[in-house]
Amino acid sequence: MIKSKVNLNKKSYVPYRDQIYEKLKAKILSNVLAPGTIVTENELAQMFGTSRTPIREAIRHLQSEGLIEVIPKKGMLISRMNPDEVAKINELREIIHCHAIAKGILNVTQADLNRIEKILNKAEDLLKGKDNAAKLAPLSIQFHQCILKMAGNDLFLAVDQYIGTQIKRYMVDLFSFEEGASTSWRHHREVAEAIKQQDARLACQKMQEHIRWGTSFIREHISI
Amino acid sequence: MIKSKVNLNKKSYVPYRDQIYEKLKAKILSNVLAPGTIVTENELAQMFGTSRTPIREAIRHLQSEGLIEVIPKKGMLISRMNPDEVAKINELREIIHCHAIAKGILNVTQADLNRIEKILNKAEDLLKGKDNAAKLAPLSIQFHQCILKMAGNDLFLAVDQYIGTQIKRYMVDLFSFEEGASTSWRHHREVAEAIKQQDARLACQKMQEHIRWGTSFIREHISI
DNA sequence: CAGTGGTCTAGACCACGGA
DNA sequence: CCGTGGTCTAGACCACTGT
Repeated sequence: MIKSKVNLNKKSYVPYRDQIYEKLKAKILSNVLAPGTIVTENELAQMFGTSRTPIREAIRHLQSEGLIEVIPKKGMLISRMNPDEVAKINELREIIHCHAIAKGILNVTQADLNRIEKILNKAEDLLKGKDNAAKLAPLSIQFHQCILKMAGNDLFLAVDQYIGTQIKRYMVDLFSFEEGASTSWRHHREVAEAIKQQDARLACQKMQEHIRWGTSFIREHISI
Repeated sequence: MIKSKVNLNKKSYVPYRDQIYEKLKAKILSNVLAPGTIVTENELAQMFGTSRTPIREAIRHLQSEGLIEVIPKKGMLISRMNPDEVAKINELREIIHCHAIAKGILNVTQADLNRIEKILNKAEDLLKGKDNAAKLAPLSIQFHQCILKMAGNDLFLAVDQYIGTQIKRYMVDLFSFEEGASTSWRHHREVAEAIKQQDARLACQKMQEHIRWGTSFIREHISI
């Protein structure tokens, strides 16, 4: 049961459906709406103080990204993600990343390398502190985006973003393990180093190891 | 301007939005709604004899698949696809297919091979006749689905279906060239043969050639 | 057989584009 | 400034669910 009301921005001309989508997504990714919870259209309409129409559109959007499941006559169920799903998603992410590296490594510009370096430095700085999981997650996403951009095919980015929405739910958890955070960023550093050396084979291998490690780490340490 | 009314099935409990989505998609894929056309919500509401709500949901669905573009205050524009888009999509399809073959070839069952054989036979039969492009297209889709299923990761199928919706628009055109149809199915046959021989390297190579050939064929022969 | 949830209708409202 | 298109509201309707 949800009681807290959420206010939407009536002035900005962002449609309600989008605002609702963003707010719900944030709640799901931050586990405020825990997996297994069932929410109905009526509840949400009350919660946001709108009619059900924009709610429905937001729900469909979330559904298409796999964050929720619509159970007829019951409501929307916050997906209880399982490590098998992660494994499937990461299998696809792995081959896309490797292809992006293999194809793009020769065209990498100095600007690209600088951007990656900046991300790595920032992350390694955050690693020294405590409880920076929430800040590390977006950096990791940026890192992976940089890699995918190398392929020069924006579809890669789009697909990764699409299938990767669910991955984000786990990322904060992963980074809140000290071992998880440090290992992950060591991998990132290794991949970047190999790219800098123009060693596509090594970079692919390291990226593969990284993603597979992520899959197993989640399987072993995290269960929702 | 569209005048013809389209009837929806009021009895079946498929929601209007889904029926509308399917009918619109069919019209777009078969070029009844030609690229460049602009259609408004009101027009569609009249056309289907419903209110605008289910129309809107169908539109969003089509939009998410890239079949249309929504231009604010103008309406939905039937996407004018260009060969560059096809190239990007096929680049991704290529690596997914190759991975599926490499991963799945050892686990292929006799049932899989039989299904593929059936598809090939049916297609080769249709090739003898004339004007069978519309029947060949779905067979080709089925063939590719069989390949992707080999990977045992349903995400591959989902992604291919998602990004491949636009490809279908070209497929009928491609198959209406006699050369296009015969070459395409010769490729399919070669891939199947290599899979039967458990030769992953060859199967990948043939699949790669096939998809790349498709990209160039469209670039050279088809322009919308 | 009432309650609940999902779908659709009719229409209001408002920003924007084009006379 | 009017017409048009996009968004949202309120509520009707109907198929299920679970007493």
